[in-house]
Amino acid sequence: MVNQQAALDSLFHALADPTRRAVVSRLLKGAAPVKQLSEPFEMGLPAFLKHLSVLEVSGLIRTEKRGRVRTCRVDAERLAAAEGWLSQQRALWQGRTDRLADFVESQTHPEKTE
Amino acid sequence: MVNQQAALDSLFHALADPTRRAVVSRLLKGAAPVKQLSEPFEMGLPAFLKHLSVLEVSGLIRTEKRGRVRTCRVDAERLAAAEGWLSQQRALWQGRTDRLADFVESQTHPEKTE
DNA sequence: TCTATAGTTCGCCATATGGTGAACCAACAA
DNA sequence: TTGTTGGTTCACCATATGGCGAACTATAGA
Repeated sequence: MVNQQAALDSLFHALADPTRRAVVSRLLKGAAPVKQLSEPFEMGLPAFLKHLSVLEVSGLIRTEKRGRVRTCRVDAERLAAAEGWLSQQRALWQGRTDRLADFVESQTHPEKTE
Repeated sequence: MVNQQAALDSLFHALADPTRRAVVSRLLKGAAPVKQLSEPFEMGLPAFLKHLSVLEVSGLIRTEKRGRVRTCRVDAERLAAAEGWLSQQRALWQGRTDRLADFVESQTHPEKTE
């Protein structure tokens, strides 16, 4: 499933920006139109629309136009997808039976825990 | 805490690349030197080192040089930090008392669930 | 109908990203 | 000491990203 990878790419990329994370946070509290969403931010509408576009392509939000206002809402399942990858990785880490070997390794090559 | 934001930026950005996610996955199974880590990938060493650098700056991995080999290991706490933000957001979503309003909203503006 | 509002599109720009090849340094190993 | 190996650095390139202002479209309201 190479496509899975691309989905994770755009998911994490979408989240790698404070503006976009703020939008997601805001939308988790309820749907909102573009103008209202953009108000807290300094940038112009065109720049903001690009952020929305990134979010939409990633699947994190869905939008729908009624009349002249476009309403945005979050797709919580996509958030769960990102979380899923992470918890899966953590499970990998926590479930390891040979973490002892890793510990030994870290003693063999002592690092400064600064 | 603006710094928190920057940390999340670089964390998610680090994860937004299949090569880097693969490296993290691999390192979760145990520490490894640069050369060995780079073998599964097509790109040259310089490009691969840039990826490692991104991972290190984000704090997802730490590296240490002994003799002429640099050993890399993962910092699972950083993974947890990313997961933390996501689960925090999900909690926001799940804990909402007014999700009904959101539902009503979605009925008022019916979207095509394509 | 006229006007203000919500979005959209376009061309432009600076910087960041992800890759290359070539030259280079430092440690083992023979 | 002389290779060879593991990393590193450098200059360079193409493309992506994130921002801008200006011009445009389309709907809502007076």
